[in-house]
Amino acid sequence: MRHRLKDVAERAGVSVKTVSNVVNGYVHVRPDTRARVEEAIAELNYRPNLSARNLRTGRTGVIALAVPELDMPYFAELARHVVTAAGVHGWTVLVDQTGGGPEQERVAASGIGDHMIDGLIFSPLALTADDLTGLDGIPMVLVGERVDHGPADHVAVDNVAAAREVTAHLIGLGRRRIAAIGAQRTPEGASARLRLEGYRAALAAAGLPYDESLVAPAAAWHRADGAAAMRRLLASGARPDAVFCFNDTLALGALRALHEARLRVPDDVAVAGFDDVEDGRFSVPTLSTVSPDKEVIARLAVELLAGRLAGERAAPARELSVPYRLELRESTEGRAQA
Amino acid sequence: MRHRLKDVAERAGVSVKTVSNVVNGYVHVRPDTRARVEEAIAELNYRPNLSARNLRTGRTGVIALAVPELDMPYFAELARHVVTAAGVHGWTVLVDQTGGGPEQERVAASGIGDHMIDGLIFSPLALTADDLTGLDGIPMVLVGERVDHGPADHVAVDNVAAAREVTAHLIGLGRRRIAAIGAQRTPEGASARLRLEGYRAALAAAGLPYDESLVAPAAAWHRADGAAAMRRLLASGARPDAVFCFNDTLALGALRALHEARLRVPDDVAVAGFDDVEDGRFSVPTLSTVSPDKEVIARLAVELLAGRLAGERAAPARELSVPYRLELRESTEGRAQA
DNA sequence: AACGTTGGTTACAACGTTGTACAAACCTGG
DNA sequence: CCAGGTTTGTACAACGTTGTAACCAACGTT
Repeated sequence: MRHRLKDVAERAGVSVKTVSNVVNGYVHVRPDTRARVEEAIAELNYRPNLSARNLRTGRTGVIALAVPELDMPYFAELARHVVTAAGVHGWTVLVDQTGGGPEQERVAASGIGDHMIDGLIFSPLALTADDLTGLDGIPMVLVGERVDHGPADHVAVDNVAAAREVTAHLIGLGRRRIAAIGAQRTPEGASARLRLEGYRAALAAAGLPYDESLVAPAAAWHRADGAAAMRRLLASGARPDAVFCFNDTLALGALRALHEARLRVPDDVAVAGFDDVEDGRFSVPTLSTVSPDKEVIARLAVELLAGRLAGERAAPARELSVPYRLELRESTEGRAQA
Repeated sequence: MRHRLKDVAERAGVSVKTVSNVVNGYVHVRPDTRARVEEAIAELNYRPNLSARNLRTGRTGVIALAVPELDMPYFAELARHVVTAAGVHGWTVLVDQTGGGPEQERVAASGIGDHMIDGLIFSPLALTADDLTGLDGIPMVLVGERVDHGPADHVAVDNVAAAREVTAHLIGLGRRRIAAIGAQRTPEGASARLRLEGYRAALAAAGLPYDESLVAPAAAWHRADGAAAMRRLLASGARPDAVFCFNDTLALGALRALHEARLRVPDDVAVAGFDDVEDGRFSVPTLSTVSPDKEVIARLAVELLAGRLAGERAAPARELSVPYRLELRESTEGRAQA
């Protein structure tokens, strides 16, 4: 059976509150009393009932991480880092899978598990700042891209700068017909919009024209979408000599489609991605990509949340930028690999 | 602010318990009363306090899924399916990342979040049946491989049969020097032991010798381990003409190492994996693999847990076998791809 | 007309914890 | 050895919910 404070108290011959004080590390408990209580705790294998504690204190020790899809490598890797970072604060992480739809995301944002959660780290795909404004819910930190300044703390890499840089690198390699895969015309595709902006900026800076026929949309950012977009691009006769994919899974799909079309990477077409997921380090060829520091993203998100929970609920929203670097691998290198 | 039953009750002009009855779908509430209460609930945007409810009922509506690593594709995909399956029962899933170490797994098994969780779906890596016996904790369902009959319900594919089948397929292609990657000598590596057993059985059935020098150990089952093992195998002069990797990530690493060694797949070396993760469908070449029905695994695990929660806590442990099929792709096909 | 039966609602207690208020025991220094 | 404070411990109430028992009203039955 589960034991309660009362059981421990009886065994140790003290009051319930004294046991509670020991459990919570209250200072003014005589050493011998503390020892007796701790012994009783150990003997009974007592564990506090978190629901009762939460009911009393309003804290659960659980935070939620809401991501669109758990099996997209980027989110899986992010989740791992968040779980680790939260562990430092003694928090358990409840991972919620929103599916990326606006309605499900709204549900997630307005409080998963309702009162079971102290705070939320949220990686929205469909929701905009407007959707989030006025949610009286629990403290929230946004992770990933978002266009305008919303009501919550926010951690992300500078998408425009990173996209510009990677595109500029492709241009520096002598490529001139650089395609982009992953564009989204929906008002929600914030990441897509920012990365496209960076792509265009790099083209403009190099004096290259912006060619709509080189920009391929992708509804989702899975491998299959990347492959399909690449095939469409090739079939259209657009003849790109490089492709910037808005994330790595798109790029991995594109690599596959190029392979099927008997085109060599990087000789015929150079490919670059975004996210630096594990897969890209072992693909054939290995994938050049923008590598955001996911560990830092996770740690900052957790720390911002910790700040909110520690006090300043109403402080103005903060925007934190996370470092990234270009990870150059075979898919953009000069010498042949495939 | 958050509202309570009491607030709703005052607004609707009824007692607290009547509101509770409406919320819980109790039958004997007059339609007009129910309407008045529901209106008040909507107006105040009332949501039950789960901690309080749990404290009273002993149920939280949250189950935990404990996996070794969230960013191993197999577990990420499994997690997605478990979240979906649990949603059918109205449960939220708390995903716990154990890291795969024995001590952390013991902690997870003995009750993550202590009282916050109704049940646990556990995919152990290091823990054996003995470790789990005698845990008086919450209801638990094991997912994945395990050798002997333990104290908890268990869902898995028949590892031996699946490994035998995939190895037999390689033999059927005319391969004779078939390597295995992923062996583990630790007492914990249950999956490794079973898959090795199937591999040996297939060799024996075909009258092929079991050659220790063709069996490469791998401490973990990541891409890097697969690549390293493959390199060692090639450097050893063992000259395999096929490789059965004990999971897909190992196989993807092996593909990479073979590519670097300028060996063609499948012409020089055929490669097969296990798990059928998304990556293998887009790799170059695409990966032949054993495809366990992850959706069924997740659904069965959730249903077994539901059974335990619904009543028969003390019923004898059940063992469920999940269907799988061989997914044959380029990495074992006769015609050249790379 | 008195009766049990059922439907609809309510008051109360309890789940296990911790904050508040206070009492008892213990120290210090004059 | 006593006034003053500090340390150590206790009793009680409250967090928001639901199960139990009880009540009143309306009903059909005898």
